[in-house]
Amino acid sequence: MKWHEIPASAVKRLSLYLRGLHELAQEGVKNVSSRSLAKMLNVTAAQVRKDLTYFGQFGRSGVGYRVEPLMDELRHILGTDQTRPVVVVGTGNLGRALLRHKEFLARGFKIVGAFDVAPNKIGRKFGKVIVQHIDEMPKVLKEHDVKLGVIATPPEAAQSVADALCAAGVKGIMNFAPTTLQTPPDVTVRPVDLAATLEQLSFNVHAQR
Amino acid sequence: MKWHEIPASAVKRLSLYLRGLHELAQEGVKNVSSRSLAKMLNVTAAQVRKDLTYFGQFGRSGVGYRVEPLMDELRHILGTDQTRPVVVVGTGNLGRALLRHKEFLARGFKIVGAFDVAPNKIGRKFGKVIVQHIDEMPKVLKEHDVKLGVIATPPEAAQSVADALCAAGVKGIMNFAPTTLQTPPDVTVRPVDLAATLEQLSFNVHAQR
DNA sequence: CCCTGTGAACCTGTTCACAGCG
DNA sequence: CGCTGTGAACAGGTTCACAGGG
Repeated sequence: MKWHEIPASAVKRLSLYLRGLHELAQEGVKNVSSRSLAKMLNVTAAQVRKDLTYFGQFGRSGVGYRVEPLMDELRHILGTDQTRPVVVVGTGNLGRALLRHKEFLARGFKIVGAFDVAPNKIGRKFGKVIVQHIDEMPKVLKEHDVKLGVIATPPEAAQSVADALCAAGVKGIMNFAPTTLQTPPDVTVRPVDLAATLEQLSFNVHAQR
Repeated sequence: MKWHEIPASAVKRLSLYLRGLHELAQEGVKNVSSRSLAKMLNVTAAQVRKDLTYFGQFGRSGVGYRVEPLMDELRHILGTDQTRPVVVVGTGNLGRALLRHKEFLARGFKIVGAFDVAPNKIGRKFGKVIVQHIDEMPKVLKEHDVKLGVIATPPEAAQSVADALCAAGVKGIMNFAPTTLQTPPDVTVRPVDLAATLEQLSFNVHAQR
């Protein structure tokens, strides 16, 4: 099966499974059935099995899945079996929080650059990186062969930052700015609109009838 | 049509439309067709029309939609036509960034409480709220009739915080902790797993074949 | 004409149920 | 037997295409 015809929702759940497996591994669990993995993650057992078989046959009849090997497989599929370099553009509240966010490293991502335009930000160190002027970005991206970027700028700046990232070879963008970005077709954008997420909840809570 | 049988994906796009309309309003645009709104948001025109008609008939044949009135409608549907109180639990990097995040207020949400257990956090002020001990939570939630909560704690604490929120009457939870929460059926949880989002991008960029 | 609203066709993801293997 | 892998049935969301209104 060609990977581009696998449902995006299935790939999304791969991350979920990996997280669940990680938890099991910490508890020393060696094997897990689709049923019990499904239960802890609030999905169905059939879904777990179907999703996994899009990528291969990892289970054992009568036993289930071996936790550690499956984690390795999933990390390989997601491309996080090797540490991936990431840059963050914008060092406002959110950008700084991301720079200090420890979980990225644990999950296979290393922030190798932080950029801004404000003079009072440049040269300061947040987490483990020193903020540089955005003009330095192409150099840094090339140097580390960065393919992933995070936009945490005000919305007005987001599109031009996206353009700059794309021009410098980035192929995946996580966008915290509340704007829809226009990018070339070979670049994937994942919008993360925090206020919109609250709006969804508000709909469920306040508007449901 | 009963609102609970409207596709969640349609509701999700309502937020998107509202954002697009907001942008148009700022530019002074008075009317917009489904086609042009769709174009700026990278969706299809039919989708815009179908989504909107789940909730009513807001358009005018031959003209399109009036920007301001439609914004009001969408805010009403989403329940953000009045400011909704929200609490944030956990004041690590992410929690503090959320407390200072200005867009929430602009989009109809006001953070009325921040909670933690660490003594060195309690009493400190981030954004406009002072951090209180988590034991104070039930009182604050009742006082402001809070229905929405944000969890930005370490994963180990997330479930017990969720339990406490639910017990105090919260009906919607935005969960930044990388754990699957178990909650009563009348409580909606929206997971926001930042590392998982990067994993999705990594899959597209590094694993695609 | 241009644009909305909408039933119907289409299509894609999810669930089911069971064959097959250890 | 228990549990995976999987074709087939099902469900639901999206797209189409056109009727209808200004």
